[in-house]
Amino acid sequence: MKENKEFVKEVTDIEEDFAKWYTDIVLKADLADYTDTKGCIAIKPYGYAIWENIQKYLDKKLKEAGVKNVYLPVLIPENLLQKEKDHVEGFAPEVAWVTKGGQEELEEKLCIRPTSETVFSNLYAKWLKSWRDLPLLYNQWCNVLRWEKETRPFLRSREFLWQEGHTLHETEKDAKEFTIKILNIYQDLIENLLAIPVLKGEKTEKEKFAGADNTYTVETLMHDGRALQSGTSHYIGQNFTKAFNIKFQNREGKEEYAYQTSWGVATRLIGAVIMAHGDNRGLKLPPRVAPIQAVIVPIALHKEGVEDKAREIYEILNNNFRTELDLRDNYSTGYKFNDWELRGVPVRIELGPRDIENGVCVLVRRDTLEKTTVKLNEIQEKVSELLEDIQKNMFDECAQRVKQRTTIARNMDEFIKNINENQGYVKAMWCGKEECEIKIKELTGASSRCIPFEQEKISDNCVCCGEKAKKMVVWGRQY
RNA sequence: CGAGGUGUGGCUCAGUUGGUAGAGCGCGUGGUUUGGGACCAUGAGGUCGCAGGUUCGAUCCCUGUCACCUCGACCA
Repeated sequence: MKENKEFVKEVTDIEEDFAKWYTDIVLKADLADYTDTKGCIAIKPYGYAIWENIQKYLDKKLKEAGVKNVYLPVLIPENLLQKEKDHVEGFAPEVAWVTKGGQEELEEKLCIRPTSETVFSNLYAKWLKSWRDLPLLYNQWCNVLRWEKETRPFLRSREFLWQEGHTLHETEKDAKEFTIKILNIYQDLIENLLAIPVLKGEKTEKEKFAGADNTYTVETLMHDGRALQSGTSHYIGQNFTKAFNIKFQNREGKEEYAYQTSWGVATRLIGAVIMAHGDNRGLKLPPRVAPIQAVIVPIALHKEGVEDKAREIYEILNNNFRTELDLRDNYSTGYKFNDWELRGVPVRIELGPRDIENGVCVLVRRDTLEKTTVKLNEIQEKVSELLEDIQKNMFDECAQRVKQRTTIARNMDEFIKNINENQGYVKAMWCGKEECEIKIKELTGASSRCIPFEQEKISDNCVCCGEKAKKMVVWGRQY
């Protein structure tokens, strides 16, 4: 295939400057745009459609798990936010406040929610009476605001969209099980919808959520080898239920504090899709989440019968797939090919006079750019097969990268060498002390991603201090 | 929040030793095209990031500020 140098120049080279490549793609694939409000992006239709597909998939899974959707206020009175000590300490630096209503100074300032544990907890204290009310499984799809200093579209913006689930349970065991159940739903979402393999595990004490007893995470690895925390599920225990007095009468008639969880995934997942799959031609969307799964590009549109045939094919395909018919007459065919590749559409269908004469069309897959000629009367099943194959292939390619970029380190020299040469994940033993975690970060730039559920023994001793190791930890430089 | 960088049509940039701005791409219109970013003609579009200051005069010099980018610290 002839490489078009001019085009490649238009998008920053992915190997040369990944950060620039990323923002290029966000803008050029028409996912989002900057606004005059710092740190707040405008999500454009094509980007929002990805989010809608994520929502649709996840919402169904959550409902199957018994979760119900609610909506709570965006403003939180100061006293509520301050009820749980660790929580307020964790979030205070990045909270935005409303201090005035019209011209009047408020008696009590209101914070714009950075997360809603406090609001849920406050209401749960009112709503929970009996063990019969448990488990209480609520979720909300909403926006939150965190006063980030440094921002990037989708990955870290001040305002972002997410879902936050907040649940109450009768026992510690129930709550812990539910925390993991949600983590598994996140894994399913990210692996099966977004085609990105996850690393599952528990956060260290240092990295866990402010106010939680345990934080579990699904981590993903981006094209450049940096890790992205893609979803978290927290076992909150009784920290909030005690602070907010959330009690129920148990089966023996005694009052007891409930056990709590919270969990969320955000529009950051869109960033993950971009950075995990993209290449020098632009975005590469997994079929299941792609707003447009197949695009028909008619060739020599003005020629007799081409448009009619294209419309006919469109009608057939659009019944089963999210299909687009590109009838723009102000762009050349070549331009359209590049444009749809930039936007990451999994399957392109080329249909020209020559094909129509032969009763065929050309299918081009975005992941490998491979072209195949198929009979028009078989197009539906061929597209279907291709979409499935692309979905699978994209996951496999990502998994391959994770494998290639995962190394082990028995000492700090190995650690530093590996992280510098290979980026990616480094597996190393850890003694459990925070000072070693901090030192490793200083020396390598890598933070602890998680303590994986699937442990393996690299060596007996902590990679940092050499003392007896407690856990195998996966480390990496993060976004 | 620390260190550095950049702000001139939508984009990439040029330019003015201080005298009020230009090119390519893109965009509109008409036409010819269409199998990997087509061509011809024609047209629209800028208070030179914003606010002060110096000056007869500031896009240019000075001060401040804001936004964006990169690298660190913090986070979904």
